Parts: sequence; C-alpha cells; structure tokens
Amino acid sequence: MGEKRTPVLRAESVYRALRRAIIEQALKPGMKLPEDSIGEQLGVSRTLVREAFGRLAVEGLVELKPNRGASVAYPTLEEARDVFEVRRGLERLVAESLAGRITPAQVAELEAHVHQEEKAHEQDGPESIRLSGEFHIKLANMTGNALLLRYVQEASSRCSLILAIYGRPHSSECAVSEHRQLIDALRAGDAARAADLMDHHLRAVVTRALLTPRVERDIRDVLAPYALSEGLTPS
Amino acid sequence: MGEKRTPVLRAESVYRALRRAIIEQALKPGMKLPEDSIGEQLGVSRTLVREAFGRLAVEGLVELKPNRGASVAYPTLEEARDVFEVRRGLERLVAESLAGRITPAQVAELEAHVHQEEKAHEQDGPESIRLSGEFHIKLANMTGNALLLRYVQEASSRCSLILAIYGRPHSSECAVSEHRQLIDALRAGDAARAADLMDHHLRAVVTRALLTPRVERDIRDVLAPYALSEGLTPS
DNA sequence: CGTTCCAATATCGTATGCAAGTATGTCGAA
DNA sequence: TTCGACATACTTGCATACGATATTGGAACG
Repeated sequence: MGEKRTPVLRAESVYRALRRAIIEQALKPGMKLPEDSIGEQLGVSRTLVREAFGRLAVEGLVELKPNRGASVAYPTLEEARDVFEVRRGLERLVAESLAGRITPAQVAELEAHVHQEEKAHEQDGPESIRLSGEFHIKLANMTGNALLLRYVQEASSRCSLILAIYGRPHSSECAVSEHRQLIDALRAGDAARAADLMDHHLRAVVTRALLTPRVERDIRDVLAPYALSEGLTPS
Repeated sequence: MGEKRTPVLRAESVYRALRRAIIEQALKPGMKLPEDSIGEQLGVSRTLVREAFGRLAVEGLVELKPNRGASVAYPTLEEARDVFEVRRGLERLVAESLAGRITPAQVAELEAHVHQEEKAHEQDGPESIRLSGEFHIKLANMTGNALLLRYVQEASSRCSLILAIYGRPHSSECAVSEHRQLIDALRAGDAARAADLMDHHLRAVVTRALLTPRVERDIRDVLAPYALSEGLTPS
C-alpha cells in the first residue's frame, strides 16, 4: 500500500492542527509548547513546528519569547478588551456592507443556522458555543471581502482564548434572539440599524461573558507585584 | 572590539528587512523571492528566510505558492478594494476611540506632524508620502489599543503595495487639510464627526490615488484574455 | 542552614544536506 | 516545422546536526 504521504504541504497541516488545538482549548492558554515533543507528536521535525509557531505568533495565538520557546498566548485583560473593541469595529463593517446587499439565499442560510442554534441552545452543549461563533464567520464570509473574513476569523480565534481565561464557565455567549434581529435588519437593508445591532450584540457578549479574572500563568508575572510590595528585588 | 554578534534574533531582522524592502518598493510587487539568493544577500541561511516568508505571507505582503516559492504579493484590484474597505472600518474605530479622550500633548504632536507634512508637500518629495502614512499610524498608536495599531499598520503596508501597482505616479495621497479637520474634531470630542471625516478622507484617498490599472505580473494572467480572443486553449 | 557557583540537562537558534518537485533545453518522431 | 519525451539544472520541502542559551539539581562554601 504505497500510501501517498502528503500531496500538500505538511507545514500547513501542522499550522492548522495547532491552530485548532488552541481554539478548541485542547492546548490551554499559557501552556508551554516545546518544539521537540510537539514535532514528535505530529510526526514532523522541529523545523515545521517552528514555522507554524511563527505564523501563529503573528495571529496572536502563540507567544514567542527568545530562547525560552513558545507557549499558547495568554492575553491580559487589557489585550482582551482591545480584541473585543477591534472585533466590534470589524463586524460593524460586516453588517454595513451586507445590509441590503444580502441575497434571499443567504438570508435563508442564516436563518437555518440560527434555527440550529436554537436547538443546540436547549441542550446547552458545547455545540452552542461553536455555532454562535460560526454565525459571525458566516456573516463575514458573505461580504465577499476576503481580508475582512480573515480579520474576523482572527479576532474570533482570539476571543476563544480570551473566553477560556476570563469567561464564566459556559454561559452561551451569543443571544440567539439578537442574531435574529440582525438578520431582519440586514434583509431590510437598514445599514445603520444593522451596524448598531451588531455593536450592541458584541458589547453584550463582553458584559455577559467577560468579567471574571482568572489565574495568571507565568510565575514571574504573578509574583512580581508581591516581590515589589515586600521590597524584594526581582533579578 | 568584541562586537557583540547578535543582539537579538536574526530571524526577526530578516523579517524586518524584507518587510521594509517591500514597503519601500525596493522589492516590487510580483517580484520573485528565491530563498538562497536572499539568504546569501542578508548573510543568513535559507531557514531564516523561509521563516520570514511565512510571517510575511500571513500579513499579506508575500505570496507563497507550493513548490514554486515566494514572491512579493501582487494584490488584484478586488483585493485592493477589500483592503481599503477594511482600513476604513479600522480607522473609523481609531477616530471614535480617540475623540474626546485625546490629550493636549497628543494634539500638539499631531499638529507638529501636520506642519511637517505641509512643508514637505511644497517640495513634493517622497517625504510627503511617508509622512501622510505616518500620520495615520500615529493616530492608531494613540488609541493605546495594540491590536488596532497592528491592524492599521498591516493595512497601511498593504496599501503601499497597492499604490505601487495601481496608484498614479505621485499624487500625494492625503490632503493635509483633511488631517487638520480631523484633529479639530478629535479635540472637540465629536466622535461621530471624527469618524465621518476619517471615512471620507480614506474614501478620497482611494478615488484620488487608486484608479489606474497597471501591468499584470503573472504572464499567465496577462495572456489569458489574448489566448481566448484568438481561440487558443490555455492548458 | 542558607547562599553561590557549577555541572548536567533540556531547549532553542541556525546552518547544512538530501530528496523531491519544477522549469528549461535538446533531440527525435511525425 | 511542430509536438512531445527525456535529460539537466535549479529551487523548494523537510530533516538532521551542532553550537548557543536557559533551567535544574546539587556540591562546596560561608
């Protein structure tokens, strides 16, 4: 069985694997990412793992400290707010550029999606979370603006990280009713209202989910303030 | 003179060098980027060049085709519009979050900057272009939102590429007067007006600078229409 | 008993090597 | 003369190798 190994670049596969693992929180924020063990696990050399790290670092999913290796990014609360703010700006643009220009077929697709969300919401599984996220990706995708889609995806990924750290256990983040309202505004072609709805929707997500500070991950950072308050001198 | 060899990672230096070279159009859009000649030129191995390519690809400054290497990105006209649209959304956010919260010191800095722009505008050197760009970066920086800054920088870089391809020779892209108005609105704390000014300003940049389709870079794309019109069949 | 220094170990940063894939040039057959 | 198959040179994809840097566990010393 000459299993054709990989028709396409394995570097890409590594990148995607790590990306998914981080987003799905199999790799938790702050977790150390040694090149060797990861490469071994994925069946590739450090070279490819390293390449993937570089790209993930640009996207803000991985932190890269010189000579100290990579770890899953652990955004500060401040960075978290930054991400949500940018995301709001981006998605408002999504809403505006979609309003009125959305096709009936697209509306139908969105409504089907929301319907799924409602069903998943009852059982309150992890499905609910995934679906809420996908709704926003779907919207971004419908704009036909590839860059906008990329940025929304990126922001969305980072939000996963952020919610893993600062989010309350599993309050499903998006209110389905808000999704429905948004669809209505888009179909009606009311750009201003759609943008406002999106804006409020995302603000609501922040206040609903993002309030509880959790543990810190790097011992140094945790202890630095204590050291100072005790007059100790961090080397 | 024990010249300390590498103060910081050389990979980073390679990345920055290439980035600058692309933005300053020393490396022109579409130009092929062979790993070994570039590595040789910069005094590093292909490994580092390759790593830099990966990161630049994420940022959209280089295109990476499997087994065919890297080249400086050559955005299509459609991608160009996408970039400008996203940039508008981002910078509107900049304007909004800065309005009213901007400090007198920051206003002073911006005014000094605009003054420089005016002086440079008279002599109409390449300085003029650089300064216009920096004005927007400065604004983004003042928001204190690191992610927003990163995205604006990225969008800005890509705009350089785009103007290199589709821009008219050297119409300085930004009208200085528009910058002044914007500063006024920011100081007055009129968020809506600031956002609108920014929006119009960037729309104006597009219509001023971005109209002339130029040459295509990939021979295939250039010739495809000719082939069709002659009844030839592109393999 | 606590502190300093040093070796051992685990990683990282980078260069190089080899296999595989792509482009190009040549030559023979139709 | 045109087309296509093969051969060659070049480039990329990936792994491995080796020196450099950080971290850990003592041992020596105060």
